[in-house]
Amino acid sequence: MSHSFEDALSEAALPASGEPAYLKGLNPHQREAVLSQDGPVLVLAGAGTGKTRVLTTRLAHLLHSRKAYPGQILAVTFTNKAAREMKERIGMLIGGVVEGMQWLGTFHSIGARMLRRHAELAGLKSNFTILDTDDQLRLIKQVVKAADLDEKRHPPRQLAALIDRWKNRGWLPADVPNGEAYGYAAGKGALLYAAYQQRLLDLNTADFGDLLLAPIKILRENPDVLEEYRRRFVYMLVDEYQDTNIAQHQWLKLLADPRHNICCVGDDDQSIYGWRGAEVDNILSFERDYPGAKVVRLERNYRSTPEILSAASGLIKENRGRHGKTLWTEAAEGDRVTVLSVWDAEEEARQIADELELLPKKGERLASAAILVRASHQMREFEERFVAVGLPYRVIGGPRFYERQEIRDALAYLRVVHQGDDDLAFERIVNKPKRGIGDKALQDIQTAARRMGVSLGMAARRLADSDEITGKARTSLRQLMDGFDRWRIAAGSLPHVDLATLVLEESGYVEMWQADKSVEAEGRLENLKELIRSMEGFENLQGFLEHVSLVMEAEQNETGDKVSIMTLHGAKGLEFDTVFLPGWEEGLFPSQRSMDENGLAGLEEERRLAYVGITRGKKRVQISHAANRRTHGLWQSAIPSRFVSELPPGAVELKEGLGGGGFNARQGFSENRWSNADFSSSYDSPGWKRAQSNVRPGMQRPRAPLIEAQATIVSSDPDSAGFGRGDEVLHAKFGRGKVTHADGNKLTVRFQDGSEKKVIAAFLNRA
DNA sequence: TTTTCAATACTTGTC
DNA sequence: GTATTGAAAA
Repeated sequence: MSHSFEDALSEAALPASGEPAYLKGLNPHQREAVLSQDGPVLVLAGAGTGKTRVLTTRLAHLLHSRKAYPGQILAVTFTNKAAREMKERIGMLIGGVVEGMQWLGTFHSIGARMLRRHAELAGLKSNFTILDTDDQLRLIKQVVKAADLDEKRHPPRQLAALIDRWKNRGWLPADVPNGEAYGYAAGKGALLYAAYQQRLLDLNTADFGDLLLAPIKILRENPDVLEEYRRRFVYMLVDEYQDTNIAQHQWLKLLADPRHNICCVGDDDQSIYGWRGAEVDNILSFERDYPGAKVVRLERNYRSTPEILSAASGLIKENRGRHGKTLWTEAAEGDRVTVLSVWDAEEEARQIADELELLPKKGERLASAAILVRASHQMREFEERFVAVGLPYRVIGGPRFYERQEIRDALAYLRVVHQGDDDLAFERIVNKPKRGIGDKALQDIQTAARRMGVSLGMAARRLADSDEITGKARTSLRQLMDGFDRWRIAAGSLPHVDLATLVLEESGYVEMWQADKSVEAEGRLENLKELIRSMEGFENLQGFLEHVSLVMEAEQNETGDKVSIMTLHGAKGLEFDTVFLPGWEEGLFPSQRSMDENGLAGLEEERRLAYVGITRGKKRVQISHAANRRTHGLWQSAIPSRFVSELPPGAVELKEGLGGGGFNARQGFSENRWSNADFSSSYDSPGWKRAQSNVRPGMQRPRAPLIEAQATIVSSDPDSAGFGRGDEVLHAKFGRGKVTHADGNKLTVRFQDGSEKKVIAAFLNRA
């Protein structure tokens, strides 16, 4: 193996005792997880128990004890961030050997690597391009259209979701059971899936699902290839095992058999990606997959106060079907978790902003605090408030660099240059900038392509020189195709950075944005420059394109002392001194949709999400819920989330908003009632009825709410909904107003401040 | 072909 | 309330 590996090993600290320094300071369980090298190991790592440390130390130890060369270890993560972090930390432990770890990466990057090596076994060329979700959807749209299906009745989105699900389950078109296929267009689902797969091959492309599915197929059908990889991967390591889907599980199992030197690390209580195909069952049935597996539980928490842990544990206890862990800590007691009741989201944002402003005065950094929301639309309220009071903040998980229009366009040009069969990329840019090749011309090209059985680019090339296309379209098409010819020739001699510059300038794409007078145009040009700059780190165009489709990341400027605003999903794996958890209301959190679509399983996943949220906090956690919230433009009254009442009373402290709080803060939401309170849901709200009709057996029906107060606050009597145009009304928040439009119980009211708002009748009283 | 307007939907989001 | 998307008008 490489010199650097041997060198690094000899440089690694090796005290006289014979025990490497990196083992110092591990607790007994962590140590066990690191030292048990051979055979299957499942590490159940609760939140904040030093999971990453165990993972990296285990890897370091394998290398250091010379059980395997870096190239013989397969280490998979879900995100690039996790992979990067692992690389860095191993590097810190034993030096520069990470370079030799070619098989440390995300499921997708490793899958892509395998697929490129054996592309021909899957009917692809090794320069295949990887489609992102956007391209995927456009392709599926075409397939649906080609099958003469009504897009209205059978939304391509739905098919895309189905195909995604099937791929997650490791099903090729032939494997889709009849029952499943009926989920779309009366049984055509599987057929369309097959057609879609064929199109992918025609275009020499693979979607994200294929990056795993195709390797599975290759391994299954080619025993020699399978044998090669089995021999190669002496040890396997999997991070976030609770997030793996069935396909990933199959892939791992194929590679791990029969040696079973596999170590999976995860936390069933933090499984929050069921909607994306993750199977908690994978982690729950590890011992069945790998008989004789050693299970190590990491339960000592190094992150949070006992109060926070108690709140989180009490909550997650409500879930069934878990391995079961009890987190404990030796940390000193701290503040109790607070539950704040406010009137509406505006007050919620105001309160939180007020508390955040105190942090710097207490000598704490804003960056040590975070607001974790369930849905991204909740972020706006906070942003508005923070802008108003001048509180620095950072939104994490916003639109990504690569998702920006100009970046995708630029990449499409490069993709066509690199791989002329990429029809999706071609379609994207034929008329960008506008060169008079509209729908009509494009259709002609498509027909010709189908007739000749070639790609769009090829067909366009021929069409431009024929008489089948006329006028402006012909001239511009010829110009464009000449351009591509030139660029492809240039690609042979020119460095890819220069090539990209050339393409973007000669195609008129840069010019298009220069001519654009809108505010964003300048930023877009800036982004294009950034894109070109980022190409410099790559050897060639292919390498860059792969990076872009797999690793594309928004470069966040992490500098500055700013509060983070992000979703609960985005917060997984992070920690903050102070955590705010707003919007704990039935319907929002737990999300109505999650419960509607997945019943009890959905609810439990939401609960795990709550668990993840609470366990992000090191010192302080504040949960809040508003009595009123605007959803889809309408004001709705809201009931505190059932999760609030599931928190153990001893770990929680109630707080009322300054604005008088919500109805529940005023009426009966007090300590003594707390112990057996159950605000499970409002049994007469439309949302609840909707939930009931979809509930699976086994989902507990909530006891009737103790609070009947909403009757007095929200709406007085059913007849009062009969407001009409011109009626004088009173609204608790907006004051006096006049009804300008009535549509059932939805009213438009002009209030005294001159604003006009849509309000539901239940919020109004007669003036 | 391009622009504009109305209809529509609308958790979470890695790769 | 708002962003996106598709169909009609310029």
